[in-house]
Amino acid sequence: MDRITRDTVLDTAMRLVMESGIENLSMRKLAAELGVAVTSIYWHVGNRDVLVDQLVDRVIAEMGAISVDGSTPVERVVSIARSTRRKILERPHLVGLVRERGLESLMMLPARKALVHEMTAAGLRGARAGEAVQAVQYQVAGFVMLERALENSAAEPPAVDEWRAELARDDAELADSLSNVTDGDRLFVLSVRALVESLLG
Amino acid sequence: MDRITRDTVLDTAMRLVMESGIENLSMRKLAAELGVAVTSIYWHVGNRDVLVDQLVDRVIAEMGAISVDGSTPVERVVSIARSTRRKILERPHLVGLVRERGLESLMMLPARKALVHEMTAAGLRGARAGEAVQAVQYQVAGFVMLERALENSAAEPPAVDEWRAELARDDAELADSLSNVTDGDRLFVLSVRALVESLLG
DNA sequence: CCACCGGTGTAACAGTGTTACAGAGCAACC
DNA sequence: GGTTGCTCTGTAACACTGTTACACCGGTGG
Repeated sequence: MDRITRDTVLDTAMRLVMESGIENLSMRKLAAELGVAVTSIYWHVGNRDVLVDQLVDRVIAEMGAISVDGSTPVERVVSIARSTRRKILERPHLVGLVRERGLESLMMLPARKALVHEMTAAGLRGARAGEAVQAVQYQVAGFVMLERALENSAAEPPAVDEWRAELARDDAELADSLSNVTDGDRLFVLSVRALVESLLG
Repeated sequence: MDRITRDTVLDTAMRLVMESGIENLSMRKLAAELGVAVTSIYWHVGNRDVLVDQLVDRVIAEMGAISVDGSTPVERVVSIARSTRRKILERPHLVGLVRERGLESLMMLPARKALVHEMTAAGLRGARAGEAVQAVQYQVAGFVMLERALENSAAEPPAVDEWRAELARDDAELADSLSNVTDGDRLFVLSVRALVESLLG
């Protein structure tokens, strides 16, 4: 009957998630790993939902402050976006975690404060600034989510394959680049810069 | 012992999903609704995964062709994006469906062909064109997913609330617009147009 | 000593996807 | 007609899941 604490529960849960993904985390497995009965977990944590919430909070907090580089407002915002993307990609389990809990969490990343700061520094005020912040966060979060989802995407249905074969006769390089992104970072920076330039212009 | 077919199974499953969401669709409920045993469903459909796959295919096929308006390439691509967004928002269950199955499906929407057409018509070739198509689809899909997720987002943690209160002293309108997007369509079109102008420029 | 309380364990409930197996009904062939 | 074979359905189970009612144990305060 080793005593456990809320922290040891979260630690072990985090370890299990990092080892085999959120989809393989169950209360019973967690209890077994802790050498304890399920009820203890419920006593300390309360719920599976709050457990996952706590894990998300941990990962986001652990991401720490994002770096802001560049002299012009556009470059500074782009660097925020880039740093955010890098930090998310460094934590593969975060995407699974967030996808189970809801994508809302991605919007309260540390990046949000930095973005607000930069937008107001660039002269944007009120709803205009708020929308700009959201637009950038939408783009970053959406891009990274899809990027990781498509990374390990399964085989495509015959109809799509057929279409691509037909397309390949006209432009083989195009057809090929549609199946896998060659340089995600370049595309990402390109997209974000385009958006930000328009928002701040 | 009423005989069922693969189509009646999919029809009923679709109805159940539209009524109470994908998260409330179970093989047993579906069987009960059909007045049949679970094994029959497995015989006709095979699996829960392929069932959901079929549902996604149905919804996407049902979306039909997307409309392309505008005279300039930029306006035509923007109209594709806008039409895609509208069609997705018109089908609330699609987001849940796609979120359970994986976001990959969103990338083979009818829009893909139309985008390829427009990009090549605008003079883009090879990897450049492929990346442009993907960039637009990333932005559209990411935007809509997050838009719907944030729509019914729960209360935020105290820390975030506190920060917003502090922010509200400087710029109340900004703080307010950060919690809910006032005009999603305007922000969407703004973002997409910015991206497309840069991609085609 | 005894009562309380934080923490744990047992065992169950209700639900999930999935399948081994036994049949029913029907068509085709000998 | 009898028999075989195929399609489809039903029973019952396996191995899970999250969650909880309830009993219990160990220590601390009165």
